[in-house]
Order: sequence, then structure tokens, then C-alpha cells
Amino acid sequence: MSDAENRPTNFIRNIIDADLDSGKHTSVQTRFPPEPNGFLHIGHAKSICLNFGIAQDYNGKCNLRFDDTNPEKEDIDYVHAIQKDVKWLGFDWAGDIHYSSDYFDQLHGFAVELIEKGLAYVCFLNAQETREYRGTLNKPGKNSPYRDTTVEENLALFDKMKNGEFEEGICALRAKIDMSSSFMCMRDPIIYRVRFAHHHQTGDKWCIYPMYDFTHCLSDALEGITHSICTLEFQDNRRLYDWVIDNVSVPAKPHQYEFSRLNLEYTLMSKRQLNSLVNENLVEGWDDPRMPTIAGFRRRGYTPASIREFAKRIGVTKMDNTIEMGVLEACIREDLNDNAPRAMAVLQPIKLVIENYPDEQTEELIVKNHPSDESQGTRIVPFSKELYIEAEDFREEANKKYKRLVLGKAVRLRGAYVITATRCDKDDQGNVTTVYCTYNEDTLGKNPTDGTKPKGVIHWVDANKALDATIRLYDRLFTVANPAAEDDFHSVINPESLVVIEQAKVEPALAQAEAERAYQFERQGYFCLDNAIADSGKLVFNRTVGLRDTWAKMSK
RNA sequence: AGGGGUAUAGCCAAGCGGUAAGGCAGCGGGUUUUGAUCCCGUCAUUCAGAGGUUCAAAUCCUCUUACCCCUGCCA
Repeated sequence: MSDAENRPTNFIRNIIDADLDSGKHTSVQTRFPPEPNGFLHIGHAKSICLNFGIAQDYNGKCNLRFDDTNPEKEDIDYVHAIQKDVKWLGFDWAGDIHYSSDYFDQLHGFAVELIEKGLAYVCFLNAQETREYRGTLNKPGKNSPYRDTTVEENLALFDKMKNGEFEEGICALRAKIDMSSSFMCMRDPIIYRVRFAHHHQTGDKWCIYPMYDFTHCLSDALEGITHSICTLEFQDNRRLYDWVIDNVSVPAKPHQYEFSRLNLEYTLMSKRQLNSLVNENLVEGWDDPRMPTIAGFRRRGYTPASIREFAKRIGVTKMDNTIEMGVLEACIREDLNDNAPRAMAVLQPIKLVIENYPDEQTEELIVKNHPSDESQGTRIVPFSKELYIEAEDFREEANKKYKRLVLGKAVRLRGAYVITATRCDKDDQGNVTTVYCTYNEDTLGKNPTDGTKPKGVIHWVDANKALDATIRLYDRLFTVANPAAEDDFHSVINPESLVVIEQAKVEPALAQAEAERAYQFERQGYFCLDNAIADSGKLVFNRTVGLRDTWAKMSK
């Protein structure tokens, strides 16, 4: 399949195609404009893939621009984290990083231009009064008493604002548009406010900061953005976006297009709520593997390719949507099934003793790292008389549907011999502690010569050579599909979103595991070494996602 | 005195007047030294509803309904 056939198609790309065909544009320039006030989440990944993906496919450019007009909420740490996440996802921005604050001087000039045209004024209504004057959805607003101040006076007043002669909240610069507009954002929106705050880029140079609606459109114009793509809640704002562009002397006229934001089942996507999960220590941080942040998915073991594929599969439309977790899981399973080397790990070990295996004998079995991809090679797995197997892989008796080890029945040890269980030991509670079996020496790499073939295959590790490991089993953070709809999401947090298994046994080859590198623990799922403690030398594996499990489904 | 948007299967989503793509999920079967993978089959007489135009309508027109967004000196 050619690249062109492989491209996604959506309404925004249709618009771009038409713009290119009509000659409205000869090249495409997009931008990804996060505010540095938190970590990027999977919803941002959708936007990143859209904006950077368009630039790639149309031979255009995509800028990374920090929308940093509100210094009180922003932090330089987020600026760094966001860059890291964008790069990790596999994208690179055109040229230098941009900041809205790069344009503060020009923006100030545009504000002065509006004042000179009689299209902006300094208003001394306080926040409460401003709200009252604005009217409601069903009632027009009324004009501010400061609306007809002369141009000269406004120029002087705005200069005083800029020079720090007014305290915060005393006054603001407003665009003079229409207090009876059906678009609330057109009822003389505030475009500059006073904030005596230190800015992570501009320091203490400014005490007035431009508002989003004034800044974003002009930043787009200044950067030559052709298609300014944002989410649906900005649809009304587009009228103000166009008004500003039309009333100020900028050379370009960018257009805004809106698509629906991503909602994912069983998780939250609003920065405010993610922030409280972090601040209330309900998770271990922004990169907790249960978080829907890009950093969280990375630590969980998701690959950049899987997230890009996810973005492609969910599409881009204007429809409100809630994507099932299964879509994301299918993407990571597809990637990891092809690319993750196999290994064996026993999460709930019970001992298996092979009674007819020589006491001191050990073998180094050669096992394939991938069942069908020869290029992934082989590894050595030690084998001896005493092994560990999974507690749930043994039953004293079972019906025919159970395809694992049962007393008197045979089963294949993955990559090794066929064994038959003979007896078992139990502790005081009746839990099986040791299973005894015999092995068929002539079954390594082949079926028994008597024509029988064991129904099941179970995984195992050598009891003496196995490594101790901690395994963290992650599950959905919430018990309901739409936690955002709850009055209080705290009441629906999944108490079993993290289950830590301290006494797992893993095969020795896993000593070489690297952080974020995925393994398939056979018959269980995909795991990766935790990136936060990888350097400690401790083996802590995070479960990225389980294998599809039709057995669990049918045995329910 | 309200305005802006959106309705195609369980969840996404193509479609743009010529007779409903695809993915995920599901269901049935086959292969398999992972109950995985892989393979095969199946899954909308109908597009929110009702009218209308047309030889022909998910696509055009009218009305109705449902849901989302907008009254921060946040973005």
C-alpha cells in the first residue's frame, strides 16, 4: 500500500485538499499550542498526531507553540515535560520553539492599534460589575460607562496599565464589539488584564498580559499558520478570532477549524481533575502508569507507535465521542505482539518437583524469543529438577475444559518437556505448596512417541536460577465508564487499580531488561521494567496490558 | 433574545444524488508447544423521527426530537 493510500482521511484534510486545489494556499502550516500548565494527556496526543501528521503528509510545517499568556498558572517544568512528550511521540517541530510571549511587544502594538481605531477601551468596571453588564444567554448586555472614552484618553490609560499604575482588577482593556451579540464572547471581551506576576519567559517585563482570544489568532497570523485546529468548545470563539484578525493590521488571515476532543472510557481527561489526582496523592504523579498522560502511558509500557495508531483509528470529526479502552488496548497489543520478545515469569509461584529428573542435573534449553519471527533469535532458559509454576495452573481435579496441570494428567512445560502430575503437598489452609510429577525425557521439541499430545501448555521458571521480581498489575483507574459524570469522582476510584505482587519469579534472562522495553510474559501479558526505578537494579515490572483472555471470559 | 454545534451498528468511522467502506468489540469455525497470535466466516433491507423533491435520497428541502458547547480579568 502506498503512503497516500495509507493516509487518514477526515474533514480537516478534506478542507486542506480543497484549499490546495483552489490555490487558496500553496503550502500548509499548522501548530500545536499547549498551555504549559500540566502534562500532556492522550487527548493532546490526538491533537499532536493531527497537526504534526498533516504537516508530514502535506509537506508542510507544524510549530510547537506554548500558549503562555497566564503566568500564574504556568510553569517552566511543564514547558520541558511537554517537549519531551512530543518528541517521544515521534514528532519534531519546525524551527525553534515558539511562545505566545514572544509576541508580547507586537501584541501590545496591535492593542494600541485597536484603541486608535476606536475599537478598544479601558474599562473600570470590576469583575462583578462586568459580569452584570454582560447580560445573560437570553438577555442582551448593556454598554459599559467607559465605552465612549476618547481615543487619547484610552491611549493614556492603557499606557498607565502597562506601566503598573493600576492594581490588579481595577481595570482591563476591552474590545468594543457588541454588547447584544448572541455570542457571549463578542460582548466587549477583555483582551488585556493587569497581573503583577513573574513570567517564566518574560520575567518581570510585563504587568499586563493579553487574553487567549486576542493572543491566539494573532500568534497564528504572525507565524503564517494556514489551518488553526482546535477543539469544539472554541467554535463560538471563532467569531472573535475572525474579528481580531479583521480589525488589526496583520498580513495573513489564518482560519480556525474545530474537532471534537477525545473522551476515553474509565478515565478522566480534564487537566483540573488530573491535577487533583496528582495533588491529592491518589496516584504517584503525572507519570503514574494509571494516568492517561503521555508520560503515564510511556511508563506503563505503551509505545509511541501504538499511540499514533490509536489516534489514527479513532479518527477526527465534530461528533462527541467516548472511545472504549479496547481500542487503545488493541493498538498496543498489535504492536507488542509483533515486537516484544517472549519471556517466562511466574506471578504466584508454587513448586514443581520432577521426581524422575536427576537430582544434580541442569540443562540450558534454547527457547525462541518470538514464536514466528525468527529474527528475534533465541535465549537460554535453565531447567532443573525443581521449578516454579503458576498456582492457578494446577488443580487436583478438573473438568475437561481446564487445559492445565491436573493430577494424573499430562501437560507441556513451555519450551521443555511433557510432564504428568503424580501428587501434591498442601499447607494447613489446604493450599497446594508443591506439586510432584514425572517427565517424559523424549518430548523435548517433539510430541510423545505414544501418539498422545497434551492439551495444555504452561509456563515455568527454574527454582534455583529464577530471579525475584516485583510485578505491578495495573487496571483502570475508575470503576465506571464515565467518572467525569459523577458528582465526586473520588467515590468511583478503582481500589484495585494497582495490585503489587512482591514474590514473583522470573527467568534469569530478564536481568538484562531495560526500562520501557516491552516483554511478553507468556500466557500473561505485556510488561516492561519500570522507568522510575530502573537504575536501582531492582526488578520491577509494570503490566502494560494483559493478553486477550478468552479463557477468563468463558470461565466466568 | 438566545446563539453555536452534532446525530450512520455496542464503541469509533467512511460516505458528499446511483442503491451502506473499514477498525474495535461480539459471535461461529480452523491452525497452534502461549486458552495468545494467525486464518476463515458472520455481524445496518437501513442512516435520530416525520413529511417532501427525484427514475433514484444517509446524501437535497421542511418540520420535529435528543445530546454537547457558550454568561472567567482561564485556555
